[in-house]
Amino acid sequence: MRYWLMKSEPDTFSISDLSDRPLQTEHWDGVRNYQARNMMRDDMKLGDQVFFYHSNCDVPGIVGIMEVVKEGYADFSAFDPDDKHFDPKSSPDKPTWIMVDVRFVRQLSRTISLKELKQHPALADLALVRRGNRLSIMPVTAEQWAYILALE
DNA sequence: GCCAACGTTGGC
DNA sequence: GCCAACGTTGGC
Repeated sequence: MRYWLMKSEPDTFSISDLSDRPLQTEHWDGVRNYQARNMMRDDMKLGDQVFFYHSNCDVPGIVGIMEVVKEGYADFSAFDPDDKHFDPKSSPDKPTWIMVDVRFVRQLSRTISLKELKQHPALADLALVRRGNRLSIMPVTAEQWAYILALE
């Protein structure tokens, strides 16, 4: 089993939005970055555990845990001309963009902020704290996962 | 295939 | 709202 971190702006889609969904499940649509796409397409498997990260907000940080419940499939938001993430180059026959479904597991008892994560030498290799990293989906090692959860 | 211009992300 | 750091686009 692998571990991941996925970012979302809470104004757009927050951890509470996820837990309010039917079956507490949602498809992670709208990712339009090839590196992130490739991870969802090739590497994310059923049962993988994922940190939910709130970005672009008062206190950016990890707020909860979710689980992959459906592996990569066509991101249909790319087919809808009215969708913000419409991409005319993507078609149902040959989808350019891929998404997975995730299910709410639990909220953390507190937000583990980006600021705090940056202070731990053990997490220096975490993609999130590397300078200039803008990937919205990134791998987390088992060691990093356990270390971060122990901070809770 | 280079690279400047442009758009986006996201912390601060 | 600013702006650094990227990724993408498109002219050449």
